[in-house]
Amino acid sequence: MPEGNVIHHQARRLGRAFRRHVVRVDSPQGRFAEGAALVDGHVLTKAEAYGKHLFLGFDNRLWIHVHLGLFGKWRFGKGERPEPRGQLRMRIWDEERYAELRGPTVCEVLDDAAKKRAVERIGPDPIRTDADPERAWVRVQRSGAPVGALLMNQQVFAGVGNIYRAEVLFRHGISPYRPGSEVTRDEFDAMWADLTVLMTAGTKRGRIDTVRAEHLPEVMGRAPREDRHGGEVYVYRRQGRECFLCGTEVLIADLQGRNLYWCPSCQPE
DNA sequence: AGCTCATGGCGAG
DNA sequence: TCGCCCTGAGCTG
Repeated sequence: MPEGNVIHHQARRLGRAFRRHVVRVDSPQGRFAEGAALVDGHVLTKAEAYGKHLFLGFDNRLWIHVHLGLFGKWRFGKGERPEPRGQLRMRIWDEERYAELRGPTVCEVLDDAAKKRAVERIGPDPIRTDADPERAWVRVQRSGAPVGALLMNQQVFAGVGNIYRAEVLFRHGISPYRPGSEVTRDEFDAMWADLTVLMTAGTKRGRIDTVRAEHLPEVMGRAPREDRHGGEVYVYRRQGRECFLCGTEVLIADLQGRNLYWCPSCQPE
């Protein structure tokens, strides 16, 4: 159940494992059988992520496009691949390693042109060094939608999910309900730079940490244990508990069908 | 065994 | 804005 940092992490892992290798691909469950047959036995040439989308390139100019959605999962292993258990949408393997994919929203094969179109539909991704934050700024600045909604819009901030949304707004003292048009250029630039740092760190560490070093003693002392997502955060899933910085109760609300967490005192409207 | 919930996103209306 | 799709973990009983 990943945000963009995890997808980038997985892309690197798949690339390290299989790039320049002839790989086998199949679909024990059957739902990806036709797609798997198109790339089975080819050399994997590239593994990359744009936001939450993963692309695996092959030497016949075809791509596997994967989107995990809320439930999708990769499992990696070394050695002989195990007997398929449960719903296994896709397997990739060579003589040394295997990777298993379960529960994705999207798992399909695209040709070059379709892959390019798919990438064009995805907004700038703070983790990618080739991202153009200007595209995001234009959207934010022209929108009356709450910035808490814009941060979840993958055409504006690709790869940002519910945790990074809550945390970056807290770190910048911005109410999730502030309209995009009322976010200043300086605030936008600071948030974008912050997302780049936080999400890139999250890619390397494989978990999400958003607490500044100077607040860590306080947070570590008071947080009973890490949440299920791993890592230390200020407000995500801390509804009903005291804000680490000011003691005000952290609130939860529904914003477009997703849980939103914020401190009304540190992030005033 | 059955229910609820989760870091997502799409299409219908 | 709503309902629906995908799966598994962590409860309850």
